Amino acid sequence: MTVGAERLREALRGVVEALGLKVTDIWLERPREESHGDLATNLAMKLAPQLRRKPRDVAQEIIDRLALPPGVVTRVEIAGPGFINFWLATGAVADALRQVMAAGVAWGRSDAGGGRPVNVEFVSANPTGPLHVGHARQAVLGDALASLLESTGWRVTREFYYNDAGQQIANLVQSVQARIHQLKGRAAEIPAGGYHGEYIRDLAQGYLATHPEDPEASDLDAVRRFAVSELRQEQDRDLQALGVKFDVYSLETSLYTAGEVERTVNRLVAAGHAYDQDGALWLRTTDFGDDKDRVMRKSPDKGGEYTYFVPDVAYHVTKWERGFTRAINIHGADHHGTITRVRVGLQALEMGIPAGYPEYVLHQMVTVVKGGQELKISKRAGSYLTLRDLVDEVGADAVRYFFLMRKSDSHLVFDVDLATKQSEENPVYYVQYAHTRMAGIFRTAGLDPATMTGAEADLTTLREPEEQELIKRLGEFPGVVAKAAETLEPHRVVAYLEQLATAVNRWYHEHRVVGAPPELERGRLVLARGAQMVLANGLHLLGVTAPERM
RNA sequence: GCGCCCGUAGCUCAGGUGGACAGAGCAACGGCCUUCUAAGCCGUGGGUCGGAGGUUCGAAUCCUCCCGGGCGCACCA
Repeated sequence: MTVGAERLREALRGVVEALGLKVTDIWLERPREESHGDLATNLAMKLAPQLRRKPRDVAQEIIDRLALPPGVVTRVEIAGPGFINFWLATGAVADALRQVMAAGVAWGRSDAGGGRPVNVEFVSANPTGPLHVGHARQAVLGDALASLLESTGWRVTREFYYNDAGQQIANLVQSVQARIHQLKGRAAEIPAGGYHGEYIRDLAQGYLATHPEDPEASDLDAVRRFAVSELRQEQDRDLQALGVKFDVYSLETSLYTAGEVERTVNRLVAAGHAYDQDGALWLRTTDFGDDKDRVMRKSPDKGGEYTYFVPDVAYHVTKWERGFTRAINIHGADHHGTITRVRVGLQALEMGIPAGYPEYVLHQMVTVVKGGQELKISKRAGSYLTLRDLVDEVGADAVRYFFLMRKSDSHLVFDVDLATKQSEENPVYYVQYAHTRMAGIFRTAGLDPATMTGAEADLTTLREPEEQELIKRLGEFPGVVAKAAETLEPHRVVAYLEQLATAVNRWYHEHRVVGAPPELERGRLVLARGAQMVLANGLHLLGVTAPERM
């Protein structure tokens, strides 16, 4: 919500109706160029073709018919090819600050979700090793998206899915077993497709220390339970270090033990979309737009197991049956091939799940650069930068901020040297510093900012251009949050915060708060509090701290 | 070969459901600290928006083709 925009939009809508025309959406935004006013609309240019008149003439008629509430707009002009530009009254701006203060920490919240449930699944790493920087991007992205959805009225469940069954786990177990044998002085090889990281050795030692009854590691199931449990705990600790928490952890193995996989296959067969060929059980996914049919159960000579596609579908059935009418999955872009398969599998069940279920947010890969050199990420080779390394080195705030700066479908170069610098080159500090400065004002004034309500001053005293600009920025915040949540693009909030911080720093630099004439000082204290609050609200949405001092 | 994503300033990236002269940060250069933290502020230079067509009053944005980079196309997960 931009300052004054709603009332103006209503007035414009009234004109359109009076003209007997239809426009679904009235574009009314803040122009990039300051000399184009506070708000501008292209409405006349949109209507001109329908009316078969020149855009500027239409603009004039709109202005003539416009019934504006008093005290909102001080000036209107027709510009360029037919834009209508509006300038807002100081009083309207002061009103906006009052609204910000009245809402407090709730400023930015809205209710598009209406309390409906949404499941946000992210990270979902296999428990075969520590989390790496790609997981870090996903963890931060998913957590921020979840927060954005919460802020816009959705009831969010953060969920982590473990692929703790299948070949990769078998490889893990054999790798650990091989290391145990080596520790015992016997020749053993890490199997093909196995894991070579140092952590495998740690797991081997850990197993021997806790399982004296099995010094030969012959109980593969015990090795599996131990290794998976240890790795899950480590992943959990690392995520906590990043400030990411989950509400629900789902295990692939439990889909099997609970019979969900079997049940899903039976349903697919019953729905009539399955067939046998070459000894395998296939799903005719081409009925639903897939480019080829998919195997659900391998032929006996290939092992006779279910392919990974079946538990994936079964898992999403459980999401649906748990009441999640909306589900969002965050995955690396290398998973985009699974999107069609999962959706098509759900369609083939014919149980009323919408075609676009679940939604996907894909993110591109992360390249880590340190000392001008790219660090290769290879879990199997064992040489890679973990999420934990990154957090230990640059701090959770910088990690989160860096990963949220860019839209998810852009490749991201994480410059460790830059993020490590505790200096002005590091952008996260810019926003945090603006917050710190606001906190500093209240320290100097000897006031508790939390007690400010907005009622303690005449806010029309805030007439300086930097003040008007800052208040307008504060007013934009809810609209930015709503848009970021709607488009599932947290980087919009980062961009907004940098603009807000710029407005804050400019104002702070130009005008003193403490020591200004009493009436003005009171007004400026309110503005300082408003700015501090919105900065904090925004940073918290991203999971970044808003420090009082730096 | 087919599909998806990306190609915007020296670097990293915004802007992309069409709109007013293309933006930010960093890097470069020049100013500003007896005052609420200079982790800041102000200013200067810097771009054929990968290329070519097309649609439009108007294209970085939409369509087609091409070039370049990434990823995916298994009875692997």
